[in-house]
Amino acid sequence: MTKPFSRLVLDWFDKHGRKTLPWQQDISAYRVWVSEIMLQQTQVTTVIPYFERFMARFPTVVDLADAPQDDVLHLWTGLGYYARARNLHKAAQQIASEYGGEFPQTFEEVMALPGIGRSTAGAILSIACGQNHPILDGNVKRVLARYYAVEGWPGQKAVENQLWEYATANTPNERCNHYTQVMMDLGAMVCTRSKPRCDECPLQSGCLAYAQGRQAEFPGKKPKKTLPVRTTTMLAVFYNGTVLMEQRPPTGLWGGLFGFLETELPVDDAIKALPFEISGHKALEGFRHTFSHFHLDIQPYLLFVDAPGGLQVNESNQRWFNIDESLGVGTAAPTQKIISQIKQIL
DNA sequence: AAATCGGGGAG
DNA sequence: CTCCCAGATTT
Repeated sequence: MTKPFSRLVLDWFDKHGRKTLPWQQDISAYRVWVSEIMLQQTQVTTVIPYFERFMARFPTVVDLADAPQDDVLHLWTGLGYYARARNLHKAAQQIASEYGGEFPQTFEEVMALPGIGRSTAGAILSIACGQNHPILDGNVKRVLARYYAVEGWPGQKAVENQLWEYATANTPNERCNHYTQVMMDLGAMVCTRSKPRCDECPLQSGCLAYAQGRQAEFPGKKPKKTLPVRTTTMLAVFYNGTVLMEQRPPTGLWGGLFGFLETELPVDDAIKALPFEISGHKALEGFRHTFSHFHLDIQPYLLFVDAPGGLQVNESNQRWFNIDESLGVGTAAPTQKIISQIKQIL
Protein backbone atom coordinates (compact mmCIF):
# COMPACT_ATOMS: atom_id res chain seq x y z
CA MET A 1 0.00 0.00 0.00
CA THR A 2 1.36 3.35 -0.99
CA LYS A 3 0.24 6.75 0.15
CA PRO A 4 -3.46 7.13 0.90
CA PHE A 5 -5.74 9.23 -1.27
CA SER A 6 -5.74 12.19 1.09
CA ARG A 7 -1.96 12.20 1.45
CA LEU A 8 -1.50 12.27 -2.33
CA VAL A 9 -3.74 15.28 -2.79
CA LEU A 10 -2.39 17.11 0.27
CA ASP A 11 1.14 16.77 -1.07
CA TRP A 12 -0.11 18.13 -4.37
CA PHE A 13 -1.74 21.01 -2.50
CA ASP A 14 1.56 21.96 -0.91
CA LYS A 15 3.19 22.21 -4.32
CA HIS A 16 0.42 23.40 -6.64
CA GLY A 17 -2.71 24.34 -4.71
CA ARG A 18 -4.13 27.85 -4.74
CA LYS A 19 -3.33 29.76 -1.61
CA THR A 20 -3.72 33.40 -2.58
CA LEU A 21 -7.38 33.72 -3.50
CA PRO A 22 -9.14 36.63 -1.76
CA TRP A 23 -11.24 34.38 0.49
CA GLN A 24 -8.10 32.50 1.51
CA GLN A 25 -6.85 35.66 3.19
CA ASP A 26 -8.22 36.82 6.54
CA ILE A 27 -10.13 33.56 6.66
CA SER A 28 -13.43 33.72 8.52
CA ALA A 29 -16.62 31.72 8.34
CA TYR A 30 -18.38 34.76 6.88
CA ARG A 31 -15.88 35.25 4.07
CA VAL A 32 -15.71 31.54 3.25
CA TRP A 33 -19.50 31.34 3.26
CA VAL A 34 -19.95 34.22 0.81
CA SER A 35 -17.25 32.83 -1.47
CA GLU A 36 -18.77 29.35 -1.44
CA ILE A 37 -22.20 30.63 -2.39
CA MET A 38 -20.75 32.67 -5.25
CA LEU A 39 -18.58 29.77 -6.37
CA GLN A 40 -21.57 27.45 -6.53
CA GLN A 41 -22.62 29.13 -9.71
CA THR A 42 -19.62 30.93 -11.16
CA GLN A 43 -15.94 30.38 -11.90
CA VAL A 44 -13.18 31.74 -9.71
CA THR A 45 -11.98 34.47 -12.08
CA THR A 46 -15.47 35.89 -12.41
CA VAL A 47 -16.20 35.64 -8.70
CA ILE A 48 -13.13 37.58 -7.53
CA PRO A 49 -14.32 41.11 -8.40
CA TYR A 50 -17.83 40.34 -7.14
CA PHE A 51 -16.38 39.04 -3.89
CA GLU A 52 -14.17 42.10 -3.41
CA ARG A 53 -17.06 44.50 -3.99
CA PHE A 54 -19.30 42.48 -1.68
CA MET A 55 -16.76 42.50 1.15
CA ALA A 56 -16.04 46.20 0.71
CA ARG A 57 -19.73 46.98 1.02
CA PHE A 58 -20.59 44.35 3.66
CA PRO A 59 -17.44 43.78 5.75
CA THR A 60 -19.25 41.76 8.41
CA VAL A 61 -22.27 39.55 8.57
CA VAL A 62 -24.07 42.23 10.56
CA ASP A 63 -23.43 44.78 7.80
CA LEU A 64 -25.03 42.34 5.41
CA ALA A 65 -27.96 41.71 7.72
CA ASP A 66 -28.61 45.45 8.10
CA ALA A 67 -28.48 46.23 4.38
CA PRO A 68 -31.58 46.70 2.22
CA GLN A 69 -32.24 43.74 -0.05
CA ASP A 70 -31.91 46.01 -3.09
CA ASP A 71 -28.28 46.69 -2.14
CA VAL A 72 -27.55 42.98 -1.93
CA LEU A 73 -29.22 42.21 -5.25
CA HIS A 74 -27.45 45.15 -6.84
CA LEU A 75 -24.05 43.67 -5.96
CA TRP A 76 -25.27 40.28 -7.20
CA THR A 77 -26.40 41.62 -10.58
CA GLY A 78 -24.87 39.52 -13.36
CA LEU A 79 -24.10 36.51 -11.18
CA GLY A 80 -27.50 34.90 -11.66
CA TYR A 81 -29.32 32.58 -9.29
CA TYR A 82 -30.70 35.51 -7.35
CA ALA A 83 -32.46 33.27 -4.84
CA ARG A 84 -28.98 32.55 -3.51
CA ALA A 85 -28.43 36.22 -2.78
CA ARG A 86 -31.82 36.44 -1.09
CA ASN A 87 -31.00 33.37 1.02
CA LEU A 88 -27.60 34.80 1.88
CA HIS A 89 -29.26 37.98 3.08
CA LYS A 90 -31.90 36.10 5.05
CA ALA A 91 -29.30 33.87 6.69
CA ALA A 92 -27.24 36.92 7.68
CA GLN A 93 -30.29 38.33 9.42
CA GLN A 94 -30.77 35.04 11.27
CA ILE A 95 -27.14 35.05 12.35
CA ALA A 96 -27.51 38.61 13.58
CA SER A 97 -30.71 37.98 15.51
CA GLU A 98 -30.25 34.42 16.75
CA TYR A 99 -26.49 34.21 17.19
CA GLY A 100 -25.61 37.78 18.10
CA GLY A 101 -23.78 38.25 14.82
CA GLU A 102 -21.38 35.37 15.47
CA PHE A 103 -21.38 32.71 12.77
CA PRO A 104 -22.64 29.44 14.30
CA GLN A 105 -20.07 26.69 14.72
CA THR A 106 -22.03 23.45 14.75
CA PHE A 107 -22.83 21.50 11.64
CA GLU A 108 -26.54 21.31 12.45
CA GLU A 109 -26.86 25.04 13.05
CA VAL A 110 -24.97 25.92 9.89
CA MET A 111 -26.99 23.43 7.80
CA ALA A 112 -30.20 25.01 9.08
CA LEU A 113 -29.37 28.40 7.56
CA PRO A 114 -31.17 29.13 4.29
CA GLY A 115 -29.04 28.44 1.23
CA ILE A 116 -26.57 26.20 3.07
CA GLY A 117 -26.77 22.45 2.58
CA ARG A 118 -24.57 19.54 3.49
CA SER A 119 -21.70 20.35 1.16
CA THR A 120 -21.53 24.07 1.79
CA ALA A 121 -21.78 23.57 5.55
CA GLY A 122 -18.90 21.10 5.34
CA ALA A 123 -16.81 23.51 3.31
CA ILE A 124 -17.33 26.43 5.68
CA LEU A 125 -16.66 24.47 8.86
CA SER A 126 -13.63 22.64 7.51
CA ILE A 127 -11.96 25.64 5.90
CA ALA A 128 -12.84 28.31 8.45
CA CYS A 129 -13.34 26.42 11.70
CA GLY A 130 -10.86 23.58 11.62
CA GLN A 131 -13.53 20.88 11.73
CA ASN A 132 -13.56 17.62 9.80
CA HIS A 133 -16.40 17.34 7.31
CA PRO A 134 -16.57 15.98 3.79
CA ILE A 135 -17.77 18.12 0.89
CA LEU A 136 -19.31 17.11 -2.41
CA ASP A 137 -19.50 19.99 -4.83
CA GLY A 138 -19.37 19.68 -8.61
CA ASN A 139 -15.58 19.50 -8.65
CA VAL A 140 -15.39 16.76 -6.07
CA LYS A 141 -18.16 14.80 -7.77
CA ARG A 142 -16.15 14.80 -10.99
CA VAL A 143 -12.89 13.74 -9.31
CA LEU A 144 -14.51 10.92 -7.37
CA ALA A 145 -16.74 9.73 -10.22
CA ARG A 146 -13.65 9.33 -12.37
CA TYR A 147 -11.38 7.91 -9.71
CA TYR A 148 -13.89 5.21 -8.80
CA ALA A 149 -15.54 4.98 -12.23
CA VAL A 150 -18.96 5.62 -10.70
CA GLU A 151 -21.61 5.00 -13.33
CA GLY A 152 -24.70 7.15 -13.63
CA TRP A 153 -25.65 10.79 -13.34
CA PRO A 154 -24.83 12.34 -9.91
CA GLY A 155 -28.28 13.92 -9.90
CA GLN A 156 -29.65 10.46 -9.20
CA LYS A 157 -29.92 9.87 -5.48
CA ALA A 158 -28.20 6.48 -5.53
CA VAL A 159 -25.23 7.89 -7.42
CA GLU A 160 -24.97 10.88 -5.14
CA ASN A 161 -25.10 8.64 -2.06
CA GLN A 162 -22.28 6.53 -3.44
CA LEU A 163 -20.19 9.65 -4.06
CA TRP A 164 -20.86 10.88 -0.52
CA GLU A 165 -19.58 7.57 0.79
CA TYR A 166 -16.34 7.94 -1.12
CA ALA A 167 -16.04 11.58 -0.09
CA THR A 168 -16.51 10.68 3.56
CA ALA A 169 -14.13 7.74 3.45
CA ASN A 170 -11.31 9.83 2.00
CA THR A 171 -11.66 12.94 4.14
CA PRO A 172 -8.72 13.02 6.55
CA ASN A 173 -8.74 13.91 10.22
CA GLU A 174 -5.71 16.14 9.82
CA ARG A 175 -5.55 19.18 7.56
CA CYS A 176 -9.15 18.87 6.55
CA ASN A 177 -9.14 22.56 5.65
CA HIS A 178 -6.44 22.02 3.04
CA TYR A 179 -8.07 18.82 1.87
CA THR A 180 -11.35 20.59 1.19
CA GLN A 181 -9.50 23.31 -0.65
CA VAL A 182 -7.39 20.99 -2.76
CA MET A 183 -10.27 18.77 -3.84
CA MET A 184 -11.92 21.83 -5.32
CA ASP A 185 -8.61 22.91 -6.85
CA LEU A 186 -8.10 19.50 -8.43
CA GLY A 187 -11.52 19.53 -10.02
CA ALA A 188 -11.10 23.07 -11.28
CA MET A 189 -7.48 22.89 -12.46
CA VAL A 190 -6.66 19.25 -13.30
CA CYS A 191 -9.71 17.01 -13.40
CA THR A 192 -11.60 19.40 -15.65
CA ARG A 193 -14.83 18.55 -17.42
CA SER A 194 -13.17 18.42 -20.83
CA LYS A 195 -9.50 17.68 -21.53
CA PRO A 196 -8.47 16.66 -18.02
CA ARG A 197 -4.75 17.09 -17.31
CA CYS A 198 -4.21 13.53 -16.16
CA ASP A 199 -0.44 13.81 -16.50
CA GLU A 200 -0.44 16.41 -13.73
CA CYS A 201 -2.83 14.53 -11.47
CA PRO A 202 -1.64 13.16 -8.14
CA LEU A 203 -4.38 10.53 -8.31
CA GLN A 204 -3.48 9.13 -11.70
CA SER A 205 -2.09 5.82 -10.47
CA GLY A 206 -5.31 4.81 -8.75
CA CYS A 207 -7.82 6.40 -11.13
CA LEU A 208 -10.12 3.80 -12.70
CA ALA A 209 -11.34 6.11 -15.44
CA TYR A 210 -7.75 6.85 -16.42
CA ALA A 211 -6.83 3.18 -16.38
CA GLN A 212 -9.73 2.43 -18.68
CA GLY A 213 -9.29 5.52 -20.86
CA ARG A 214 -12.86 6.50 -20.05
CA GLN A 215 -12.36 9.93 -18.46
CA ALA A 216 -14.96 11.47 -20.76
CA GLU A 217 -17.62 9.03 -19.58
CA PHE A 218 -17.58 10.23 -15.97
CA PRO A 219 -19.48 11.69 -14.37
CA GLY A 220 -22.55 10.39 -16.22
CA LYS A 221 -24.57 12.94 -18.16
CA LYS A 222 -27.86 14.39 -17.16
CA PRO A 223 -30.67 13.09 -19.37
CA LYS A 224 -31.38 15.82 -21.86
CA LYS A 225 -34.74 17.17 -22.85
CA THR A 226 -35.72 19.72 -25.42
CA LEU A 227 -36.43 23.09 -23.93
CA PRO A 228 -39.78 24.76 -24.50
CA VAL A 229 -39.76 28.28 -25.93
CA ARG A 230 -41.64 31.10 -24.25
CA THR A 231 -42.02 34.60 -25.61
CA THR A 232 -42.45 37.96 -23.95
CA THR A 233 -42.60 41.60 -24.88
CA MET A 234 -40.69 44.09 -22.73
CA LEU A 235 -41.63 47.76 -22.73
CA ALA A 236 -38.95 50.29 -21.88
CA VAL A 237 -40.90 53.46 -21.17
CA PHE A 238 -38.48 56.36 -21.63
CA TYR A 239 -38.71 59.99 -20.63
CA ASN A 240 -35.93 62.54 -20.44
CA GLY A 241 -33.08 60.20 -19.58
CA THR A 242 -35.12 57.97 -17.31
CA VAL A 243 -36.72 54.58 -17.79
CA LEU A 244 -39.60 53.04 -15.92
CA MET A 245 -39.01 49.69 -14.27
CA GLU A 246 -40.93 47.55 -11.82
CA GLN A 247 -39.80 45.24 -9.07
CA ARG A 248 -40.72 41.61 -9.57
CA PRO A 249 -42.38 39.48 -6.90
CA PRO A 250 -40.04 38.38 -4.10
CA THR A 251 -39.80 34.76 -5.22
CA GLY A 252 -39.60 32.91 -8.50
CA LEU A 253 -37.89 33.94 -11.70
CA TRP A 254 -35.70 37.01 -11.18
CA GLY A 255 -37.37 37.44 -7.79
CA GLY A 256 -36.85 40.88 -6.26
CA LEU A 257 -35.09 42.24 -9.33
CA PHE A 258 -36.18 45.32 -11.24
CA GLY A 259 -37.08 44.92 -14.91
CA PHE A 260 -39.03 46.51 -17.70
CA LEU A 261 -42.78 46.17 -17.99
CA GLU A 262 -43.82 42.92 -19.62
CA THR A 263 -46.91 42.20 -21.65
CA GLU A 264 -48.45 39.39 -23.62
CA LEU A 265 -50.52 41.80 -25.67
CA PRO A 266 -49.60 43.11 -29.13
CA VAL A 267 -47.50 46.19 -28.55
CA ASP A 268 -50.14 48.63 -29.82
CA ASP A 269 -52.71 47.26 -27.39
CA ALA A 270 -50.21 47.30 -24.54
CA ILE A 271 -49.44 50.96 -25.24
CA LYS A 272 -53.13 51.86 -25.07
CA ALA A 273 -53.39 50.20 -21.68
CA LEU A 274 -50.59 52.30 -20.19
CA PRO A 275 -51.39 55.28 -17.96
CA PHE A 276 -49.08 57.48 -20.06
CA GLU A 277 -49.43 59.25 -23.37
CA ILE A 278 -46.93 57.51 -25.64
CA SER A 279 -45.76 59.77 -28.46
CA GLY A 280 -43.99 57.05 -30.38
CA HIS A 281 -42.26 53.74 -30.12
CA LYS A 282 -39.47 51.79 -31.70
CA ALA A 283 -38.74 48.08 -31.76
CA LEU A 284 -35.37 47.20 -30.31
CA GLU A 285 -33.40 44.15 -31.29
CA GLY A 286 -35.08 40.93 -30.15
CA PHE A 287 -32.97 38.21 -28.60
CA ARG A 288 -33.14 34.86 -26.87
CA HIS A 289 -32.28 34.31 -23.21
CA THR A 290 -31.85 30.68 -22.23
CA PHE A 291 -32.56 29.20 -18.82
CA SER A 292 -31.97 25.67 -17.63
CA HIS A 293 -35.51 24.67 -18.42
CA PHE A 294 -36.77 26.96 -21.19
CA HIS A 295 -35.81 29.49 -23.82
CA LEU A 296 -37.22 32.98 -23.47
CA ASP A 297 -37.54 34.96 -26.69
CA ILE A 298 -37.63 38.63 -25.77
CA GLN A 299 -38.93 41.41 -27.99
CA PRO A 300 -38.13 44.78 -26.42
CA TYR A 301 -39.68 48.11 -27.39
CA LEU A 302 -38.63 51.62 -26.54
CA LEU A 303 -41.63 53.82 -25.79
CA PHE A 304 -41.42 57.62 -25.66
CA VAL A 305 -43.57 59.47 -23.16
CA ASP A 306 -45.17 62.66 -24.33
CA ALA A 307 -46.41 64.60 -21.35
CA PRO A 308 -43.99 65.85 -18.71
CA GLY A 309 -46.87 65.86 -16.26
CA GLY A 310 -47.82 62.31 -17.04
CA LEU A 311 -45.10 60.51 -15.14
CA GLN A 312 -47.20 59.60 -12.17
CA VAL A 313 -46.77 55.95 -11.37
CA ASN A 314 -49.73 54.17 -9.88
CA GLU A 315 -48.10 50.92 -8.94
CA SER A 316 -46.05 51.09 -5.76
CA ASN A 317 -43.52 48.63 -7.17
CA GLN A 318 -42.66 50.89 -10.11
CA ARG A 319 -39.90 53.50 -10.23
CA TRP A 320 -38.14 55.76 -12.72
CA PHE A 321 -34.40 55.20 -13.06
CA ASN A 322 -31.82 57.50 -14.56
CA ILE A 323 -30.30 55.47 -17.33
CA ASP A 324 -26.82 56.97 -16.95
CA GLU A 325 -26.48 56.36 -13.23
CA SER A 326 -25.93 53.25 -11.18
CA LEU A 327 -29.38 51.79 -10.67
CA GLY A 328 -28.67 50.68 -7.13
CA VAL A 329 -31.01 47.71 -7.45
CA GLY A 330 -30.77 44.20 -8.82
CA THR A 331 -31.37 43.62 -12.53
CA ALA A 332 -31.21 40.52 -14.72
CA ALA A 333 -28.92 40.11 -17.71
CA PRO A 334 -31.63 40.80 -20.33
CA THR A 335 -32.48 44.06 -18.56
CA GLN A 336 -28.85 45.11 -18.78
CA LYS A 337 -28.82 44.15 -22.44
CA ILE A 338 -31.85 46.29 -23.22
CA ILE A 339 -30.42 49.24 -21.32
CA SER A 340 -27.25 49.06 -23.38
CA GLN A 341 -29.35 48.88 -26.56
CA ILE A 342 -31.15 52.05 -25.50
CA LYS A 343 -27.88 53.84 -24.83
CA GLN A 344 -26.67 52.90 -28.29
CA ILE A 345 -29.68 54.57 -29.87
CA LEU A 346 -29.74 57.74 -27.85
C1' DA B 1 -26.11 24.40 -29.20
C1' DA B 2 -25.20 21.91 -24.95
C1' DA B 3 -23.54 21.29 -20.35
C1' DT B 4 -23.23 23.01 -15.93
C1' DC B 5 -24.14 23.78 -10.37
C1' DG B 6 -26.07 23.04 -4.67
C1' DG B 7 -30.08 23.86 -2.37
C1' DG B 8 -35.11 25.15 -1.79
C1' DG B 9 -39.61 23.81 -2.31
C1' DA B 10 -43.53 21.47 -4.30
C1' DG B 11 -45.84 17.25 -4.83
C1' DC C 1 -38.57 11.05 -0.93
C1' DT C 2 -38.23 12.51 -5.64
C1' DC C 3 -38.61 15.75 -9.05
C1' DC C 4 -38.50 20.36 -10.71
C1' DC C 5 -36.82 25.08 -10.54
C1' DA C 6 -33.38 28.59 -11.01
C1' DG C 7 -29.46 32.17 -14.78
C1' DA C 8 -25.44 32.99 -16.95
C1' DT C 9 -21.17 31.38 -18.83
C1' DT C 10 -18.07 28.20 -21.01
C1' DT C 11 -17.06 24.76 -24.38
